[in-house]
Amino acid sequence: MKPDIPDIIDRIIKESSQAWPGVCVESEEVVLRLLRAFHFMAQEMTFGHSQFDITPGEFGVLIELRLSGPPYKLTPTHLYNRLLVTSGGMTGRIDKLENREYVRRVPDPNDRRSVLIELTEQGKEAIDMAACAQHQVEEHLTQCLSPDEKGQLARLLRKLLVDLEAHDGCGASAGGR
Amino acid sequence: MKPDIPDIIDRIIKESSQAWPGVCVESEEVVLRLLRAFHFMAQEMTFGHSQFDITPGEFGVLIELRLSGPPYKLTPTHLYNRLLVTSGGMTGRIDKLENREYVRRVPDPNDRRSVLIELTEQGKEAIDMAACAQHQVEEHLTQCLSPDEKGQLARLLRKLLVDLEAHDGCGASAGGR
DNA sequence: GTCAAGTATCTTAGTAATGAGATATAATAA
DNA sequence: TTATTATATCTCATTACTAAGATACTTGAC
Repeated sequence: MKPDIPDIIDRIIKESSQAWPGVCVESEEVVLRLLRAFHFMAQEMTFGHSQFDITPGEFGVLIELRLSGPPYKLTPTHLYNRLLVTSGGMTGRIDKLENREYVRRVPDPNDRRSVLIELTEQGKEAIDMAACAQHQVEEHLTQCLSPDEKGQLARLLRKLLVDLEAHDGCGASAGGR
Repeated sequence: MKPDIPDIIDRIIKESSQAWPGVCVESEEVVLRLLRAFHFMAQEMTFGHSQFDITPGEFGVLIELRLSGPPYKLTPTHLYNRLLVTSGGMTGRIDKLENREYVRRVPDPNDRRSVLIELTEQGKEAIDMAACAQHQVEEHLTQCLSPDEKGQLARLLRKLLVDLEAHDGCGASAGGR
């Protein structure tokens, strides 16, 4: 555990604790590092997805459908709740995917207000390839951590996330997926 | 360490490892949890900032100026490099802050291509209040972790981030700050 | 059966970013 | 000096989102 040269966040934390003594530096460091790490990860993942000509948002829709298993049908409501976007945002994503025939809208036999989004054969092929690339990106992004460190990090993030989701009440936003 | 009921990510990881056996579940879990945690954090922080009628992006500009210390002047280039947005994005942020007289553009005496963004007295008052609220949000967001866990998490995120930044080459994007 | 309240999706206007390119200035080399 | 290349900022078209609201259907109380 070398002292290591300070990085950008180290410097911000130091300046911040000088400007406002008494601030909880551990909390601040966790939050700032997480926000910053997000952006580099999102960038890498966007790049990975763009190789298959889909956006991270579209990837999210397709992977959710794919993981739901046969018959690969979900409602828009289910999708936007899972993927943390608004209904309007989901309408836009589905429109684009439908134009490319990766999904199709079919009527819900049990509820005439509703629609089922169905993964097409073409969509399934696309997401199967993109998911494979995605897994490589995930490993690449975390390659600097040992298996043990990944486990620790996942455990801590899980604890944090369970608390964040509990306090949230409902869900709306995104996450690259 | 109870077995605990599975959360959304647990379920996704499980489905994913069934659909694609052999995928590194630890890597996937780290990435997915980090992306998802980002959104709940960003939401809370947006809420915190909106109390002072500024966006997270505007907060980033003001806090960067504030932490730079007197004379509270930085170039747009410095700001967009630090805050991981494009020059066009930074122009927009500065425009809005200038309209509200939180910052002003002054010519750079040493380089006539350049401009210095200067924090006004009014801007300094605004960011000092908003930063205080921000620190409370940071503590609130991480309240479920013990000091020791925060330290561990910060250490692991730092390791990850140093690697991500090194592989990036340059910088462009955001991060709530 | 009727009405009120709730739900599912889509529409629209507005927002904040990106990416490409324009303009002006600076630095470097011949 | 003059040309070339690099830098600093801004402009513009496009994109993807949110929030609010419209429309159509369902549910449940009476």
